Amino acid sequence: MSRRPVDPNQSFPALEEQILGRWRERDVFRESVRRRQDAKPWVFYEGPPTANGRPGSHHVLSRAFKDIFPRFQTMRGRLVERKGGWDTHGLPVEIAVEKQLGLSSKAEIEAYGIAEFNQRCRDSVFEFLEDWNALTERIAYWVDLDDAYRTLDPSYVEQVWGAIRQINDKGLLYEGHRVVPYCPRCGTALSSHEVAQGYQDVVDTSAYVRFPVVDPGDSALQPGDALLAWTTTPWTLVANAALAVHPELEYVRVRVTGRPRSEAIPKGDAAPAEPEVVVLAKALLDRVIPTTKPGPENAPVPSGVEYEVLETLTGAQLTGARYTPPFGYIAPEDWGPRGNTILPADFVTADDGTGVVHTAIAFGADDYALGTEAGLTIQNPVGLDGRYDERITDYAGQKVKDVDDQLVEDLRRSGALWLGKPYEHSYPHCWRCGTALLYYAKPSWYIATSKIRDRLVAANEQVTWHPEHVKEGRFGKWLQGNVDWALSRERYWGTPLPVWRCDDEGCDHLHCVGTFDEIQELSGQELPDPHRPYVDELTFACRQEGCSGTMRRVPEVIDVWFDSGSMPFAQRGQTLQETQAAGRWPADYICEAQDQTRGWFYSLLAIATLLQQPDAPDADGTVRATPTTVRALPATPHEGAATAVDRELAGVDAPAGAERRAVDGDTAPGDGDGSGGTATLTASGTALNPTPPFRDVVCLGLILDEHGQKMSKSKGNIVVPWDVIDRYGADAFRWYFFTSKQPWDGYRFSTDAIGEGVRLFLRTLWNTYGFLVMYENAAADSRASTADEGLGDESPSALMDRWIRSRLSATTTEVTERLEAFDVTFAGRAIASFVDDLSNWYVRRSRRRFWEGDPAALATLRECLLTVSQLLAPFTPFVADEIYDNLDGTEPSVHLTDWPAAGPRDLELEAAMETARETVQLGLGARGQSKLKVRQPLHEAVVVAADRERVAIERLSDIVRDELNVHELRFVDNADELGSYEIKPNYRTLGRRFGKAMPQVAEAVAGLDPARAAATVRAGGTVGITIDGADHELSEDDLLLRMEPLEGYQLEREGSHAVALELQIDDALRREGLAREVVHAIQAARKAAGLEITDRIRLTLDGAEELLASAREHEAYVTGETLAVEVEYGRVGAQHHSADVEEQELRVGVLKA
RNA sequence: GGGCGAUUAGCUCAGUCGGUUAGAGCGCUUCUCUGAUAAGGAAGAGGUCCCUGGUUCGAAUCCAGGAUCGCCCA
Repeated sequence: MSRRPVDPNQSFPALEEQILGRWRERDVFRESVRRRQDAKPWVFYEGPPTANGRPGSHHVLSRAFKDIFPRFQTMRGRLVERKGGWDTHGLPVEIAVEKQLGLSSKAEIEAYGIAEFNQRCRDSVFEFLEDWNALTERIAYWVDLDDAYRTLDPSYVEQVWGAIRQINDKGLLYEGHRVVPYCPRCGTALSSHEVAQGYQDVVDTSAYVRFPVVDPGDSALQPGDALLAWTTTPWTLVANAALAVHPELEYVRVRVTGRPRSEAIPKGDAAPAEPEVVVLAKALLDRVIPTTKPGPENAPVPSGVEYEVLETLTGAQLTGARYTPPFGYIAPEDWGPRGNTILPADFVTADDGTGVVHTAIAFGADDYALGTEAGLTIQNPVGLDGRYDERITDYAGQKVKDVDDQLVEDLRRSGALWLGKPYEHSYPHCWRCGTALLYYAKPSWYIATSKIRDRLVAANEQVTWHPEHVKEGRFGKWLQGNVDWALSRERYWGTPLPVWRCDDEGCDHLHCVGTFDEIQELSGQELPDPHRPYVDELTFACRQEGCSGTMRRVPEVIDVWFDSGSMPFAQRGQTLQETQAAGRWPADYICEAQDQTRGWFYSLLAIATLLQQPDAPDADGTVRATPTTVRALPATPHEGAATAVDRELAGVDAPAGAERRAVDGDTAPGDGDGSGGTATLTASGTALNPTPPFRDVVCLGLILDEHGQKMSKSKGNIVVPWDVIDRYGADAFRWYFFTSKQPWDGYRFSTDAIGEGVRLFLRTLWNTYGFLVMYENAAADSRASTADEGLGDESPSALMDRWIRSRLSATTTEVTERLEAFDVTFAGRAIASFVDDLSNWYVRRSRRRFWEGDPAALATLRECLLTVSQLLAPFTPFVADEIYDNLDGTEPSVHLTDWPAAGPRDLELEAAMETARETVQLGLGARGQSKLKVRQPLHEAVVVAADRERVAIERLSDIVRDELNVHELRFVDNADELGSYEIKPNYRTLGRRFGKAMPQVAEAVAGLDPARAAATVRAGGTVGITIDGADHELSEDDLLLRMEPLEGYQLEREGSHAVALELQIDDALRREGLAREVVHAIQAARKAAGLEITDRIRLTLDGAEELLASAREHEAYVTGETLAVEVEYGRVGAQHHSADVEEQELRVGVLKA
């Protein structure tokens, strides 16, 4: 048997390229799945990336983690299908294409043509597909890319439609009017996920504005009192509909003399100068009207203003008063009966502003909710283009954000302005185009997820998160605060919302289509492509009785997160139920970065939970749940109209009668937690907890650069994955991610950090493997002996073999358990620790046996490396496969083998070795202190150890003697001859027993005679102490013994365990030491002569007489060590090697024999 | 502003149930071993365990508040 020679300087990247070729040739990935065809599936879902950008290092991270567990489970015997996937729709794609085409508005896109535009989008989403595929293969992420799902495929889109239809048939789809973050440039609402990416610090003009009371109504206000309200969006003042106060907050009526100076509007005082009465929250008085000294940073500057508090009122005493709005563009009566009055609202706080909140119901979520609750009529003077309409006569056609300052100036002129000042804050902007977002009430399509909030929470309960805290923390909290899913986007490149609306205004019938067949049947037309604009062309006659309208598709497409959240079934072209029946749902494992918490992790969970809801009894595709039917119902502040809808929806699921009342009871307004309106479905008979779509999820952290900065293109601190791969290889890249730290903590990443891992682990492993191959090839005889030979033997070599096998078993068990628990870090570190033991203890201690071709040693090392190659296969698939292939090769790849089972362990031997190694460590420490080289043999080492320790060290005494280079090991039971004991109290046992009295115990222990106390407890006796007059007995466990060294001995100690060296060297020892020096010199000469390790030599020695004499005396040793077939003294040839041994000269001649 | 997480040696990270003198690797200094190894071993230098307060006989560890950093949200 001959193995491929191993190059110690093997380039890993080059090796990996070779192995990739082998995998392709042997079709290893496919074969690994094929072989498990009949096995129980272990389900993995690939969260689809978009391929319209180049993959980066963070993608290597997630792909490494997506790879490792499927590989492991495949070896464990499971069928792990790995279907790749691509996310292909969405606004980012559109924006990129818009830039390419130089388009900047929706009107321009439509002029360009939706068909052509979408074609461009379709082309662009696979622009970097080749890069992705190449990187994926190169880092050994085994995933089926040939059969990858794509969210734009008709079969995929159809299943997304099916899911929406199912959700509709459960009564959970509705069209709502709600305030959404809206980009006037892109012309669409943004999801919270998108908004989050666009916060920027900006300076806006903020204004404190007077709202003079004209009719106090039932309130305690006086006509002419001016409420002060604060806004950072003056452009919304033109649409002021009401003022909001908290009913329980304290407000004050204040008589003010003098005027604050306005920083933003420096054109003069904001007149009039007479004393006036203003009203605001008591708690904010000092910040809004500071009179004496400058207030906190954001407070207006005082300018001789003085005030007198006339009266303190609660918010409730203010409500009902009617006031004059600052602008007259919209008549108060247009808002309805409660327009331009003071309304109570729980969301008002005294944290900032004035405690009186200007409410523009079309431009804020709280505002809208309040408006709905108060029955105000919506008036929205701002168009979808972000410009005022003709109602705002002076500013019609202007962009709202542009006229903030002019509006404030108008207020100053009219006397309504109390104070204007610049205000710096973080405000959301469109994450792609940078336009400031408007919060804007508009119709939009929603899924009533807040209604199933408790079911989402229950599903999450069954998920195991890694790290654990995400479950109750970030993700759990997010579910608790669930709001309805804003599903629609008024865009082009996405899955079209499959809802058709009757164009007869009086009818307004809505139908949700669930399949392509259905729409083709209804319309009698072919659907060539489910995307816009083709799908928009399919229309059909309204089915409503007496209606002659035409059903046309609504213009919206859907949120891309709904696409990706549908992947468990849509990727298979099946419904969720079919997928479940096929055993491919739920997933055993998914993995993405933490930023997916509210992205993919949520969309998967939400869709799965939604689809497990029961159908409404009369489900026929009609969209019934529209907010138009429920407008007058009250709502809680934070969820606005959606909550009102929920109440209506609750009736759909609840069968009838009593249970329905129960649901209504649950949703009574004002139940205080801000989530009222969430009806639990357990009330409607679906008591079983929903199944979550994934069982285990690993949540990866972010990759930071070496300075802890987030990597970004703009900072230029991106680590390009190919650089790492070309330099260190994919195994090293993966190994770094797996073992350097817990993956969710994030990485401080640099190319150098990876190099360290290579040197410490991969190189060590590689050298150990190379070592084995070298000696296997060198051993002349074929090895018939089995690895089991000598087991049970107490010889040092048998003990070493048994020890490393036991360690191997321990490692196998540990790695298996950790990987089953999704803990890569400690699994990897266990392997690293084993490889370290293997290389730096087993191999080092067994070198001579390898040299001699000991079959047991070769077999043991081979077995260890083979098992390591299997354990390592999921981590570093290349090097693992190379080792396996060369050492065994029975299967075409290590990745086709079954996961190794752990062998027996010998715990006693493992512990004994531990002790022996500690003893060696102590002895070497003593050596170091003594300044005597280890090459110089010594007579004796004295080891202080008793009982088990002594037995352990004795058992392995050959090893200890050899490591310390001493002739004898002498044991002493106690330290009397070497040092004295020190005793200390064991806080762990005594602390529990004595508690508060512990300091006295410590004192009492310190007062004991250490030698006698130690002797007593070691003999199994007890020692008495007296605390507060009470006697207590201390046993061996209660005292910790420590060695104190005695003068004159070279001693190292650790706990109760010590090693002393006898330092006297007689002539015989000295000559023995010199003989070793001579051997050392000869070996150096051999190496210098470039001889192979197996070459025999003719040896000649000359030089100092003492050295030659020492060599003569130990000639058998010298020639044996150096493979000399003959040796001659006193003469060397011209070709010789000179060495200096303790300042004496030695000349060495070596000739190949 | 809120939520979540982090903070331990120059750097990267461990640290179990609260327990004696807080560890490892890298890097640095000195020594040492070696016919697999750019490796190994020993010693040394290097610590306000982010800060403050609390609980406790005892806190890196538990609690509260704060600081800084990161992420998510507003």
